[in-house]
Amino acid sequence: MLDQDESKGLILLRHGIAKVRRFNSDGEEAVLSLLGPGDVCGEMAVLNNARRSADVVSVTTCDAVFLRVGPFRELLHSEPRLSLALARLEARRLQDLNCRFTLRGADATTRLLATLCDLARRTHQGADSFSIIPPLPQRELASLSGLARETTSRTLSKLRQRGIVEEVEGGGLKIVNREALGQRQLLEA
Amino acid sequence: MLDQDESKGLILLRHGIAKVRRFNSDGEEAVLSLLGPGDVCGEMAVLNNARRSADVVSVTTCDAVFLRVGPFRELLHSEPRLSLALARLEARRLQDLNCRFTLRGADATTRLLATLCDLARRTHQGADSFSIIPPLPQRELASLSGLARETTSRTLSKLRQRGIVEEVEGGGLKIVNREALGQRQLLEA
DNA sequence: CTAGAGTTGTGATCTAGATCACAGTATCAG
DNA sequence: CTGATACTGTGATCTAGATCACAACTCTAG
Repeated sequence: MLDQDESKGLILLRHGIAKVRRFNSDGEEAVLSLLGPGDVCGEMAVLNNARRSADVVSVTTCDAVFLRVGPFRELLHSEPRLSLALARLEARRLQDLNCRFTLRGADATTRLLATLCDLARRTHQGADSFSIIPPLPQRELASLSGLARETTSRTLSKLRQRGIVEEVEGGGLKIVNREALGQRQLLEA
Repeated sequence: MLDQDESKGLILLRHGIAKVRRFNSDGEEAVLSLLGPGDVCGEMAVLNNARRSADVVSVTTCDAVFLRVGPFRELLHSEPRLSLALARLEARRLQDLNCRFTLRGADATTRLLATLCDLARRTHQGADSFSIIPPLPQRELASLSGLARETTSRTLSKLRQRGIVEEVEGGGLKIVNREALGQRQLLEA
């Protein structure tokens, strides 16, 4: 279980998938972004030493390392190129969120497909022509895409029918169809 | 008219309001964020030297200075603290977008109120208890909040009735009621 | 094996907001 | 003054997706 606690610092995710989330005023979870192996989090709070503004919670089992804030700050000063890299990182992430943001208002299918692709991208599993997504309950997929669970169920069957997605043994999903990429542009542009 | 063109570089906004936008696959404008005096833009493309990923367009009349990419890069190397500041900036902006993102799915009133507050914050006009927003066509407000123009009209009248917002001569808007802050939390947290 | 909890599929409503369609009101050019 | 061109308010639909409500399935603990 990965759960950003009070003690400040950076987390470097080594394995698994985690989500960054907030709760809106209705108490609904809004997922801001997904993290995969190699991603860091917690750097924002450290940089601006602001209160942490979101939770990070594991989606699949995770393996991560923690860097306390003190050592990190030292590194930041002793190694000036680090801060540039950080700026780059933040910029990259901003671009990502921009893409996700553009999807707001898109229809259910597009949104779901987007999260599926996003998940696929972070898991690095599969080959050129397809990707594998670890088994997740529909409830989770729904919340990741900002949909109702029922809608997710229905949309998922449509995708299966259209052959864009396949069930894989063990409950995972396989994104088959390259045409899905048509939608994926939105995520990557 | 402010319009980020091919030549790369930073833009520092000195006066006025601009919006950062993208178009989704349906050709609809999605506004990612608002810029006010003191904000910069274009730094992302420079940092990651990626293609620019969004447009910046003026909302009101703007006054801005342009810093060519060459000099900026030099600055970046000669002044290591600049990159740290940049990282901070990006982090801050990320937090902002996170907040906006959380509003997705909120109802029309909340969304509109959110953009109004956002606009108010960037214009720095008004006193403690109220804020002034420059006159903007409903179409613009609608697109800033991701609503239909008609919905914006109706919602706006509701806000006027409730005394949260007042027409000011010249077509501007005045946000009166402090209770609007209840909603505003979402934007600032 | 069995009870209970969590997960899925799927019908039947309900609803906020988009869309359509105007009519009234500026504003501006000539 | 006069047409043309934008902006605004408001009714009347329409619709995607949320919500409600179950029944079937899987899994785990005991």
